[in-house]
Parts: sequence; C-alpha cells; structure tokens
Amino acid sequence: MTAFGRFTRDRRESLRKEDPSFSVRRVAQRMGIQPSYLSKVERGEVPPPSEKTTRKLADELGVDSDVLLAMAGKVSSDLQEVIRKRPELFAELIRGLKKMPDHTVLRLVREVRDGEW
Amino acid sequence: MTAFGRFTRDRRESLRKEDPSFSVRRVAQRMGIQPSYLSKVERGEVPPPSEKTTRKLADELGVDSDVLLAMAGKVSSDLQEVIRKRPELFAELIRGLKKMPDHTVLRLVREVRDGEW
DNA sequence: GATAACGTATACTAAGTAGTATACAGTACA
DNA sequence: TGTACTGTATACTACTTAGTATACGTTATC
Repeated sequence: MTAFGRFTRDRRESLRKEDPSFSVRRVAQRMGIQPSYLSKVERGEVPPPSEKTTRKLADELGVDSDVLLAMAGKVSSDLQEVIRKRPELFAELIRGLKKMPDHTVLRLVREVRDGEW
Repeated sequence: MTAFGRFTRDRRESLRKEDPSFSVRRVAQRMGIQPSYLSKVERGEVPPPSEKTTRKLADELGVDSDVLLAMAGKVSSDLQEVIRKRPELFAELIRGLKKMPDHTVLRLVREVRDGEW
C-alpha cells in the first residue's frame, strides 16, 4: 500500500469512529466520484488522483491540501505558477533553502509575512 | 505559434548565423531526438517536450533551463522535490512572495546565499 | 547536374492519466 | 429474514504525453 493510500484510509477511518458518514461510499458521493475509485485510491491500487480530486479529499478529511498534494507527489499549480513567472529568482531561492533547517526557512516566512521592508 | 516554439526557433536561427551546425537536423541529432519532432516543437505543432528533452534543448541553445522549462509550462522536478519535502513551509513562503517586487525577492535570495545567520 | 543536406508532412504508437459503470459478496439491524 | 448499506472486483474508456519512422519536395554546392 502507498503512503498516500495508507494515510487517507487511516484518516477517514479515524473520522468515521465519531461520524458514520465517513464511509467510502458517503465520502465518495460528497466528493462527486465513484466509491470504487476512492476504494482503489485508498488501497493504492491506482496512483493518487488529480490535483482537483486530491483537494476535495483533503477538504473532506480536514487536512492541509499542500501536504496531501505532496503525498500525491504533486505541487499545487498555483505555487508552480508563481515560480514560472520568475523562474530564475525562485529557482535560486528554493535551491538555496534546500538544506536549511526548518527554523531558518520559518524565519524567512515570518520576515515576509510581517513585512519588514 | 507558441511562445516556446517562437523562442527556441529564434534562438537556434540566431546561433546558426555564426555556426551552420545549428540546423534543425544537427541540433536534433546532438539531442538524440528526431529532426521532425524538433521541427514540430519549434513550430508549436506539438506541445513543448518533456523536462528531460527541454533541458537538452536549453543546453544546446545556451539558455537557462529553469527559464526554458517555465516557457514549457513546467517547474523543474528538483525544485518540486524541495517543496514536497516541506510543503507547508514552502507553500507559505512562495505564496507570501507572490506579489512582492523582484528586488524584495532578490534581497531574500541574497540573504540566504550570504548566510546571514 | 548529381548529390548532399535541409525542413517538414504524414502516419503511427506505447505508456500514462484519471477516472466511470456495474455487479457482487459480506455485514447490520429491525 | 429481508433490506439496506458496506467495500471491492472487474471491465472499460477517453484523453494526454512524448515521442519514432519514413518519405517527400527544396535548396546549396561542387
């Protein structure tokens, strides 16, 4: 079983303990996909779904969609677009941060968010 | 004609003025692809090639591969991997920088590069 | 005026993506 | 003990990706 499948199944089963509407069938119906497909996704019988479907699943499971997309081996298309508009700048920034520890990256995130300019 | 096609054709033709080995056929041969395919790519008859082939073309044309990949509507897989390993951190950073002017992003790039920690 | 190199038209393909639709066997419960 | 809901097996499909292989008419050159 894949990491994506295991994670989503565990998460859904966990939610189901509190709320029986988190069955494969009911979740699939709310997402607008076939239950058989969701079942296959959770068991890793097929690769993770498209970005759109992965987002719906993240919403349903109450998890961060960037995280779930990452587990699906994808990067959100809106992030890709930001990078594609200034490829040299962002390529250097991201490669430069590759080996930096979390707290270092986090400091930059905060610098940007708190607008210290 | 697509932007990708126009750009790569112009660039190749420009190099060709100085060096006749930059014909469609010779470049395709050096890249290990069919000349007919390169021709179609340059005329926008088919979508831009894979990441691997786009990199070879960038090398051949002496252009930045991140830039050429961006024109192909792609983001380098090594950058995607960096983001996928810490999706929340990088998602927030990149979205935060989306509307920042170049010089602001550049300041960050330099901060990272010069290691002010 | 042959021949070598050119760009391109045409036809084809293998693999991957992203699912649908239906039917079936097991379980819960009333 | 029927019926309602469960998860899943099976079969199928339309579209996209990423090209190859061959042949054809045109230009350059020697």
